[in-house]
This record gives sequence, structure tokens and C-alpha cells, in this order.
Amino acid sequence: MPQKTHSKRAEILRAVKELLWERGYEAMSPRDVLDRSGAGQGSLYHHFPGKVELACVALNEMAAEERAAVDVLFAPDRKPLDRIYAYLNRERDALRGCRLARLANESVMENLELRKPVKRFLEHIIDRLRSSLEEAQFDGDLLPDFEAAEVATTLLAVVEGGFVLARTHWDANRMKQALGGATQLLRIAERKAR
Amino acid sequence: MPQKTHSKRAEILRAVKELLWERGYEAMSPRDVLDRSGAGQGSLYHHFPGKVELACVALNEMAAEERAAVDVLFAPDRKPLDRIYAYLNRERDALRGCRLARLANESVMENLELRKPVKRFLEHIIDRLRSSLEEAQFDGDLLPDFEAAEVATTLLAVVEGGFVLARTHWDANRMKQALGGATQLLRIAERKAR
DNA sequence: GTCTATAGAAGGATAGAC
DNA sequence: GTCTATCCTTCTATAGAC
Repeated sequence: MPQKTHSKRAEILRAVKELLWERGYEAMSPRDVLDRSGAGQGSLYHHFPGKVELACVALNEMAAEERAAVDVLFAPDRKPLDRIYAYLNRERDALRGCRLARLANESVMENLELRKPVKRFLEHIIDRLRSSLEEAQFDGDLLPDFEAAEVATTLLAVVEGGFVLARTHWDANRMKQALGGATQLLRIAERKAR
Repeated sequence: MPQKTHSKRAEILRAVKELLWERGYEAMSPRDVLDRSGAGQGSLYHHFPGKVELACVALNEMAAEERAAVDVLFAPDRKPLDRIYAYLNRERDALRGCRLARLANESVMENLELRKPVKRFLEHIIDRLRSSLEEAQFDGDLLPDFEAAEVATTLLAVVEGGFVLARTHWDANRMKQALGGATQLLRIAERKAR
């Protein structure tokens, strides 16, 4: 049963993935899901035990999609620094917030099963950033005297914080400024390495 | 009428300020406020037209308190770089999230009146960071060839993103790592200036 | 598998006594 | 100003027919 056509099941999941990004978990009601998917009450509760499990399946799919999109940016044939700047400068709709980490402040993040996909997504990015930083240091393109793991966390924090600033100021430029400052700091660690 | 003892009014506001930090706006119900403050329905709706105005007054008070706390860290008698590190390393309960910016992803941030206090709070910090960075550059303690305004935004983003990472990983150390990486990048811009 | 109808609880606000 | 009682809507889930 898991993988057939599942017309209504698939449409429900599609709607949930949209709504989780647009409104978050608590502000998304089962009724909203039904309205957007065109399914009836019965379909939803036939395929999923309840709202939590519904969100859990959707979040895991979203996280997998986003991890794959990130991996494209970190293609191994690119130079390490190019991968990092490709990630920082990737196109983002800053006002929409991070598709997964937007849930960070909802009480539902206290549920391990719902937090896990978000966590895996963020860990995946940190891991890609860290190894790229290490390679750049090894190649002599970046100063070797900083902790790649910490700076990787910093760069991800700049992106996630950039979403917060953009939304609060209702101005996508705040994300660009945050990333611009990070780039300038990295450039200094670059020039000094040469 | 605005400023007398207002026993119940004050207790209601105290409760709202706590709940906004703990749960955010949407997850805070008027009933929660009454339970925690010990007030009755009538008191709440006597002093405030509704939930939105209640949150608005509370948020403005919270923002004023936090701006004052930030100003202590940026005391003018400190050296510019010391102010910046004092802000970065200030004590934070990372798992609780930012007292104001935790609301960034709630739909209520589309309401200008509610967004304004949060925005003012963040702008205040960026302003303090920017002028301290500029002074440090002028004093020759930091490289002069980066945009202080952009790096100021970056540093605030690291803090706000640090909250997001800490909450998602349910590990306050993520905040420390994000700040540690930012510090290492700043140190490079410091050493090079000498 | 999908639907409509319904239920129990919580959210947000009002009425009116004191 | 403060209280309790009440109201209407929305949320989340269940029942049961097709």
C-alpha cells in the first residue's frame, strides 16, 4: 500500500507541504488542508492518524527535497570556495522564511519526530559547508587557523538569521546585507591566505 | 487613566509578556492570560479591546526593556571591540529563542503595529553594532575595507540564526558555535589590521 | 478509499451583575 | 474595575454511509 497512485493521499501531502511553509504547523488546520487539496475528512483520517503524523510525513519529504537541492550547489566538481558562495548566494524568497527552520519556534518542535527532519536538513548543510571550508583551507585558499566546524555553523546561522531579519523588516534586502557581510569577512580570510 | 496602579492591568501585561516569549502570539490564548494573571475576563476586555492590542502593548514594553539591556552592553566607556564581544557573548538562554524575534514567522508579523516594536529592537542592535564597528575601524583595530553596516547585519543574523539552530537541535551549544565562528572571523579582520 | 455529518473541546469576545 | 456566565466560531477527530 505505501507506493501506488494514492490520488487523494498525494494531493493532501502536497497541500500540507505548501501550508507548512506558508503558515507553519499550529496555524495550519486540517480544514485548511482539505480545502486546498479538495479531499474530504474521511480521506485525511484514512491515510493519516492525525495532524502530527501528517506533518511528520510532509516534513520528511520536504527535508529530503531540500537536501537534494543543496547537494546540487555543493557539486564536487566545483571548487570548494565556489560551493560555499553558491550556497550563500542561491536564490531565496527571503520573506517566505526557511521552508523547514521556520518551525523552529513552534512548540511542536519539542516533539522529536517533527524536529528530526528539520534537524537533519540543517546538519546536512553544516556538513557540506564544513567540508568545503576544510578543503579550501587545505588548498591554501582560506586561512588554516580557524575552526571550519564553527564557521560552518556561523554561515548557516547567517542564512537562518537573514530570514528572520528579512521577515521582521519585511524587506528581502536584509538577507542580502547579512550575506554580504559574511562574504566580506570570508574574503578577508581569503586574501590573507595568499 | 493611563498611569495609576492598575493592579489587574499590570498583572495581565506581565502574564502576556511571559506567554509571548514562551509560546508566541498565536499559541497564546486569552484564557492562558487570565489563568496566569489571576484576572477575570472582564478585566482583560476592560483594559484592552482585544488580543491584538494586548500583544501590541506588551511587545512595545518588551522591546523597550531589551533595548535598554542592549545599551548597557554598548556602554560608551568600553572600547568599541569590547562592546561587540560583550554583545556576542552576553548570557542567553538559547533554547528559549529571541524574546522578540521569535515572532518573525508568525502571520501576525504582517500586522505593521505588531511588527514595529520587533523591528525597532533589531534596528537598535544593528545601529549599535555598526557604529562600534566603524569606531574600531577608525581606531585601526579592525580592517577598514569592509562595510560596517553589512557586517553589523551579519552579526545580528548570527545571533538570531543561533537561536534557530539551538532550538532545532535542542542544544544551546549551537548558539555558542555560531558565535564562536563569528568571533574567529572577526579576529582575522583584527590581526590583519595590526 | 472517499464522502458527508457530527461531536467535543478550545479560542476569542460579549453581557451584565457587583 | 472586576467578576461570572454565556455565545459563536474554529479546531481536531470520529461515525458511518457509499
